[in-house]
Amino acid sequence: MAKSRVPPAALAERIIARLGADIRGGRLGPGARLPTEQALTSTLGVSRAVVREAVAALRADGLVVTRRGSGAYVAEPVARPFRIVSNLRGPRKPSIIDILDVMELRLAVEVEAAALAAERATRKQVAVIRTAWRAIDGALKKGEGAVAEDFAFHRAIADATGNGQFWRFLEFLGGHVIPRQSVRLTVDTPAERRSYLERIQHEHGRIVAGISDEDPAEARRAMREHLTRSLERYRTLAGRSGNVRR
Amino acid sequence: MAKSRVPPAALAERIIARLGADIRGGRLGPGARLPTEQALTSTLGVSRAVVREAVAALRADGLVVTRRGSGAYVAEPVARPFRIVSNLRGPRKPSIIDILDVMELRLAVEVEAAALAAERATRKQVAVIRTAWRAIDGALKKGEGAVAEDFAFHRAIADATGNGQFWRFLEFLGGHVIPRQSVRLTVDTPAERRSYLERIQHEHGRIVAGISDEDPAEARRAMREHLTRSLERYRTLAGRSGNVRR
DNA sequence: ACCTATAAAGTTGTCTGACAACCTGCCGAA
DNA sequence: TTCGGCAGGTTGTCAGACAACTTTATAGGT
Repeated sequence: MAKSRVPPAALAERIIARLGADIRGGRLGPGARLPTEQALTSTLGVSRAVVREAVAALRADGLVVTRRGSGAYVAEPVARPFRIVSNLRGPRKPSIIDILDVMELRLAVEVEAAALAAERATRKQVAVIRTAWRAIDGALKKGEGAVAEDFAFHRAIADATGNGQFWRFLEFLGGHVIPRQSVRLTVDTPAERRSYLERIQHEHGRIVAGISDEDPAEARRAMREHLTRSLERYRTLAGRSGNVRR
Repeated sequence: MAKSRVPPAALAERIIARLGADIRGGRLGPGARLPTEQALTSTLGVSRAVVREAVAALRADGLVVTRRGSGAYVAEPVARPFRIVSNLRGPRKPSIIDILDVMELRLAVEVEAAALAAERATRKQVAVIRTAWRAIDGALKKGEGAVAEDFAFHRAIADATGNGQFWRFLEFLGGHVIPRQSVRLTVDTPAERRSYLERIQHEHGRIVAGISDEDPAEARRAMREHLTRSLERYRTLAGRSGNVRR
């Protein structure tokens, strides 16, 4: 009845968790050398293959670096990754509230991206943004929603900041914010849908104007209103109002 | 004379890079099953241990999941991590310009965090922020710079957003933005240093006021000015002016 | 005494072979 | 037709060995 005596497939995982906690918790500081593979095999009672697999995972996580002939050492904390879902391993679906949290983060980044784009965008980058904007128009006229085009538009803005971190982060968030199916739920009739999409295009237009006018404040304001509106829509969809928590 | 014909320790790395590119590039979509270990050993001409190590790394990266007895499959793109440094593997030191890029990202997140904190912070969270603020005061009166206290202050604000993604992201960025040594370079004399730190404390005070007054716009403005100033300081330090790139 | 070159030991990287645990699909029996 | 079990395939783990490299110790020369 109990979970049986043997955790079915967790040998390497346990070692990863243990060593990872030691490193993240600071018990093994940067540069510290961790036990040799042989030592780990004997103290943990597993084969060397398991230990090597665990070390490989930690290396992929950017937590350790290995030097052949010398040993494995705790890496500098520069290369460690950021994950949206904290509960990695043991995959749990992100809830609606998680998505809202991520969207707020996205709003923060995109608002600033619009301002930076207004300050720095080259003529060519502005042209790309404008082209993406028109692409959305084209898709809308053909009657279908344009999620890919919308993403390309926002991506073009992030690109125009000249700061690679912005578009990389946005691209990363892109996988976590999936508007499609939710949008369907809120607007049903073609008329509603059409007016909704047109309003979005109008908001996009204000953003484009702010950027090409080199007016950071206006670009910021337009982007903020655009994303806030979309955020509010999801929030009401999630049944959770403007939430003043105090 | 040449680097010798064989990349000394790169067998697993090459497989990781190759499969990772296939997945990230979309040539292997989510849910797709990747070749069996045996197939990889024969097609790539390496032993199974190497293949297993590569797969373990990809699993740690959140790119694949393995099911014993069944195979290895491309994971859903939800669990993939975000890295600040793109050029992982083959560690290259982040340059000054990289740090500036990251600081801009941090500014974007923190400005919004201040506004959200002003909207949502509970009384207790405001108290924590205020305590952290006073802790900086205390450290300054004792004559020493207070980087830890400063970080705690910003972290308390991110905490008060009620959005876990904010403080987690900030904590992640914390490892990449290291003000200490650089600050030393720009302010030398104790008098300069003192006035500089006092001005920072004054800026902090405005942020605290904006949050406890529940005034998001003011909190946002105060945080933006605070971080912009610090960003400008680094920028001049890096010898690269306001950089209008067009 | 100090420095250098060689040897030795220690450590990670890779290969090979084997068995266990588990999943999938086929096939035969009820 | 439906259910059960069986066989093959696949990942997880173990064991032993050698290669490549690093670090330390040792012996030798200056």
